[in-house]
Amino acid sequence: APEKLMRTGGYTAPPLYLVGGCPLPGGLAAPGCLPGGLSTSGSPTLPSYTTGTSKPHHMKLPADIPKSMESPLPPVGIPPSLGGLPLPSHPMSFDARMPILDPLRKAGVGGPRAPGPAAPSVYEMAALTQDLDTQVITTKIKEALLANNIGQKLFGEAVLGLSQGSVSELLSKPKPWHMLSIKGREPFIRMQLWLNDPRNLEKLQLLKNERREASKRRRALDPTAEVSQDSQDIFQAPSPGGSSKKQRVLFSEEQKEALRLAFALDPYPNLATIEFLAQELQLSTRTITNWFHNHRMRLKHPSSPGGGSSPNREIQQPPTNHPQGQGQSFDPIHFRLLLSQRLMELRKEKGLPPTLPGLGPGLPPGLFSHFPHLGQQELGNPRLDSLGGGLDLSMKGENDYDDASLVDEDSNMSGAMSPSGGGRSEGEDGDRDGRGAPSPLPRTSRRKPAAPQWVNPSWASGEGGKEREVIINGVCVMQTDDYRLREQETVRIEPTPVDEANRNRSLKEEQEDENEEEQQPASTHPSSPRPDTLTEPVTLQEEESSTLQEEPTPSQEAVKEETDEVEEEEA
DNA sequence: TGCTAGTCAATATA
DNA sequence: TATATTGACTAGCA
Repeated sequence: APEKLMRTGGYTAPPLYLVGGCPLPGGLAAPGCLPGGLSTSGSPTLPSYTTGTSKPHHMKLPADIPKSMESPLPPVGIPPSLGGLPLPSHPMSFDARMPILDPLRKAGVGGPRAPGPAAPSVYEMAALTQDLDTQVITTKIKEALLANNIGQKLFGEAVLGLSQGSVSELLSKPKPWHMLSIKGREPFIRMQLWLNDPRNLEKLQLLKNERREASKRRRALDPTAEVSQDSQDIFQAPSPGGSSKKQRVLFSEEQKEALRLAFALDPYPNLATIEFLAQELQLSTRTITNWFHNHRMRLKHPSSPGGGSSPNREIQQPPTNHPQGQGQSFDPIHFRLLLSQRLMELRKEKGLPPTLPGLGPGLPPGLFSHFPHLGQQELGNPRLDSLGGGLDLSMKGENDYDDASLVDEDSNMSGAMSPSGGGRSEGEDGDRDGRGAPSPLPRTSRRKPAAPQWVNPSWASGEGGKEREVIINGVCVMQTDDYRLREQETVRIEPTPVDEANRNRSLKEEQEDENEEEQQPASTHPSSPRPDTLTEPVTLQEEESSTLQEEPTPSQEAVKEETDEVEEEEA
């Protein structure tokens, strides 16, 4: 039985002996052949290749190879006579004098080696080969597979030692050579070597037939057994300790939209933001983290050369090269506003009514449910903690303004969004990243109101009734007694017409002003709570079906202006 | 601890 | 059924 060797990063491939016999299951064991049809003839003789030990993912690329390693010999690479791609002139060759670069060989590991002169490993080839055209290679591979009815699965397992999904990704979205790590180049070199092998297809067909026969035999032996093509993957590693992978979460469209939006706001969310999102979307922080990691990577390498794979690229932003420079831009208030808008758009696109009874079936019930109490918690008003209820964040479309609530995500959310409202004060938590002074005091948002509307019925009557509602700029905001006592400033923003230039300038100044304000000591300047400085918002179950509390509403024009401005700010 | 790169494998889609 | 998508995971690194 072939020795099981773990590949770095997951898929367990058979030992790929590149020299000598090929102990591959499935019929590539003819002497002299190489797994996946790699041929010893014509192509550079390769040393044994094993994936059994860890290897660095971030090896230095050829540019880092010292000049002293250059050989005066002409490049060997893959002979064009064998169909190899014309390689650019390269000063190095796969020569016996070539220093050993393969860390595995340096370390004296890597399985049996063929006698004779040292030859480059796949890694060395990956390091030494320059500028393989991955697009050309994958195109050729795809054509060959298609023409010969060979599946990605078979090809991947037999030739590349990769799973079908990985092969699919490699073939459909090949990264440019220069963007690949050495490890990432390996599959392309294997593909190229496979292309060079005149018997490549023949071998794969043979393997395919053998697998088919084996499958038939198994079926004949045990018709009741679930016969899977995968059962031939005898080199598939058993689940270690019986523990399988964690079952993947299936995000709802709304959750995805929320994540994409959050990503657009901040591709590198800090812990507090991640926790905030996890709370909002009722996902684990690990899941949120995974999603951001995946999304960064996948945005970095879009599925198509001219674009990306995301259907919502309008809100996508490529991650910057400097992760530490991020994390400043996530504003829960903004996030919620934009998300509510986006969800409304989605619903419209789907032909659903724009009014959101529950923000869609895919959205966790707690999402958006804790706007009010968050603010109250920060106000230190535990009385309101039990209010529950929710603020309907649904934004009205232009044409259906009258029939639903508008959202005050502003004056309230500025406090409400504070994750510190979850009960842990900033003082307890510290200013983790120095992006905001601990502030026990509430504040009013200087952000223009976004045409919200209180919809929590319990505030209109009952224990919430003590709160005073104030109309600012046509927007209903709520102030508690505490709020008033603390003499918080309430900025009145008059809707004055401005020309576009002035408007943009104003927005910029406003933003700068906000930034300045956030740097002020909290004791003298109420600062807007940020998700990164505040943690653990408490989610109350929303009461979306509650009676909407109509309030004097701003004009539809004002609503639109506000949302437009926010979008422009975002842009 | 969090990042990137690479990958698996479940699931969706063609 | 084959291929594409994508959440989860790993190694290596800083």
